[in-house]
Amino acid sequence: MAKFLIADDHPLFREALQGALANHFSELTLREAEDLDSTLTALNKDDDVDLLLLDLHMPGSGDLYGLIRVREDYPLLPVAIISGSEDSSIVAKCIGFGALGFIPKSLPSAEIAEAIDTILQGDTWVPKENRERLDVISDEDQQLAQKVSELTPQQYRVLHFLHEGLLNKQIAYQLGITEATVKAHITAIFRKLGVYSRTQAVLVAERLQL
Amino acid sequence: MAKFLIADDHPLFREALQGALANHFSELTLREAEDLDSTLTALNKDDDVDLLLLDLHMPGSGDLYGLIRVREDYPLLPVAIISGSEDSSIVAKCIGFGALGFIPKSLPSAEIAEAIDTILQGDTWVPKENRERLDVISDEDQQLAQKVSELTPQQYRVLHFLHEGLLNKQIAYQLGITEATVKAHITAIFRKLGVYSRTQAVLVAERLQL
DNA sequence: TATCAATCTAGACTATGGTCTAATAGTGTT
DNA sequence: AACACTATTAGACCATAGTCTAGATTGATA
Repeated sequence: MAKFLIADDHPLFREALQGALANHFSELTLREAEDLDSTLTALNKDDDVDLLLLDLHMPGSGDLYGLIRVREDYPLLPVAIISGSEDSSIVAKCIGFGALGFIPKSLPSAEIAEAIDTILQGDTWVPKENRERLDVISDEDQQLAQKVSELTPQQYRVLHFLHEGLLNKQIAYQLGITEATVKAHITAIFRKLGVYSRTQAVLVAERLQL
Repeated sequence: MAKFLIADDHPLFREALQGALANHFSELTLREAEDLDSTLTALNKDDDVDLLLLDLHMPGSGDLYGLIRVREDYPLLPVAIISGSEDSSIVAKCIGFGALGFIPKSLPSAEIAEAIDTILQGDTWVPKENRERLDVISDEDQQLAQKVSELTPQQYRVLHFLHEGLLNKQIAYQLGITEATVKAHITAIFRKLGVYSRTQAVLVAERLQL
């Protein structure tokens, strides 16, 4: 009796995935989440989820932040990344940051089931094309990811806009908060990342391809 | 009767290369330069140089800046990059920015001569290991490189320190100029790169791996 | 419910960043 | 030699970034 959590902002895709899984797994319980917040809430309520199927790109969270955050809070939970793209450097980053699998959305449902079987057994699974170039993540990147995982969601959003090159004023407008608050968040980000200027914070974000 | 220009900050290496070339090319004229400035000066005086052997890393110029700068001023001159490293992304960047060849310093002299023969015929030459992964440079990167080529050497140095995350005050100290001057350079850099903040300038530099 | 801890919020203040103007020095041109 | 052109320099001035302090809100816990 397996219990999965599907986290994807697209309802239609959640349905499709649900259908594909139902054909291959009998006795299956499914939970759903549509953004990072509801994913974390769901994981908090259900402590016996066997697998998280996590969309890389969800509203309100940068691409890798969701994974980093979940791994920080639930290090033992198997995570399979679901993604539209299959860029090999992204695949490597996901595995490096602790995902057990990387499943492109384009995969036929039979192969998806096969991949999930592999992951449930505790092995990693990535598309054939990416199997040869799983570059190792450096210790430094691991440490940076650890630091990024300590950011609150709002702080992460601010970092994201910093990385876009926006001014504090523009970030404030985007998030609907005052410039003073943005500055406070930025100071907190500096502390957590161990840097002392906006430029260096951006370089950290750039390095992790956040 | 060929005429080469060797640009490398290490006198011993210039000698060694000179020796290796003398054995394989009869009727050879050699010029030497030890930094980017003297390279440009030498090219300006001698307008009939057949090949520039350019060390990637020379004092007072970032790694790719020398190549970008020379290509801007002398687009028809064949350039062979000489380098200690042979990281494939660097090799690809050099070829993408118009170098005809990439010659690791570790290469035996017979192969160096062979590589130079290839380049003099107008073909590209890179080490065997790098031949398969010559990623294409995007149009955007080309345009950025074009913009970077418009920076003066001093402006480039300032950009380099910006990219390290230094404060204006620290950059001023490093370069032995006042903070006011650093700011003036930074404003000029923004204009040339088409950006409007230090963060965005850093992202451009990051993107070109300068 | 009371309480503690963490996050989010923001105002006041200081430091740093960035623009404008302009003088100086070097380079190539006529 | 006089000329225009550009890089480099820097001071005065204003805008943006960043720190410190502190109140408000939320969530977990006893």
